[in-house]
Amino acid sequence: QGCPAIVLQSITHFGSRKAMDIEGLGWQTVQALLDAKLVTDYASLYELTVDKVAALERKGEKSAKKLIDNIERSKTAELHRFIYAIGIRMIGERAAKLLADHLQSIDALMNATTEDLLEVTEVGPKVAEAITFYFSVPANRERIEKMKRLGVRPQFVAAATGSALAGKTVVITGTLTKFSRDEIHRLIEREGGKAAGSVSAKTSYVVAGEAAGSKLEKAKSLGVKVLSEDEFLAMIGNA
DNA sequence: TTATGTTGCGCTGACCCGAC
DNA sequence: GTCGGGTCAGCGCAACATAA
Repeated sequence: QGCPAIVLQSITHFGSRKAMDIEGLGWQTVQALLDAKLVTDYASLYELTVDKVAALERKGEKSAKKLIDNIERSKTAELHRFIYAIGIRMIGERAAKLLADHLQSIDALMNATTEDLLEVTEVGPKVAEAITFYFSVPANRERIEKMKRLGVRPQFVAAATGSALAGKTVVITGTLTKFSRDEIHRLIEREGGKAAGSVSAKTSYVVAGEAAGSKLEKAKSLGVKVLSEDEFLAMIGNA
């Protein structure tokens, strides 16, 4: 973690939309924070103040406050976002979600054995090894303990089981009018469904927005049910 | 071995907001 | 008000891991 480029990358990833969703924390801002020695890793983001950030070049009081608010808000991010954010090799959004659903706390993940991890759906030996290796590094464990001391409390949110989407795989294509991609993915997960990135014969529904692309064509060729945004919302009772 | 789905990356255009 | 830096959002593709 000593290499500046790796530190920059890890902090940027930590704050990205799919991870802790800290708006305003792009790589340029992270670079400026590193240059000013205001942060040394992603855990130290939680030690920042409005005054410190506002002192940076091209950062006013307003954007500094916004950034600090977003950092504060991330303290109670969903558990799977936190797992994805800490940057374990081979753990992306999907794997993080599966781990969160199975283990339900960061402590359980930190203390899980290879055998425990192999019980998680879709986790094989290589992924299990990557996780146990990550937590075998003292500096990684210390960063997480530091965040806990600074008030970071990732929340485990159980998916719904009685919804029309429970157990279904949904793929989004095109641009939706009422939701961003991220928002619709969260909605699908909250309803107990799975938001996949590509269409296959196992896909339950494809939701097509404006300017739908090749996924719509593939869905048609495979006979997968295609829904408009409104039809989809009506189906889950969110219209 | 094959089917399936995830990850990571590059690309593009739109948008936001502080500085001047 | 305009400019320009920074960020967001979406797509497509190749490589790869896993389950069956």
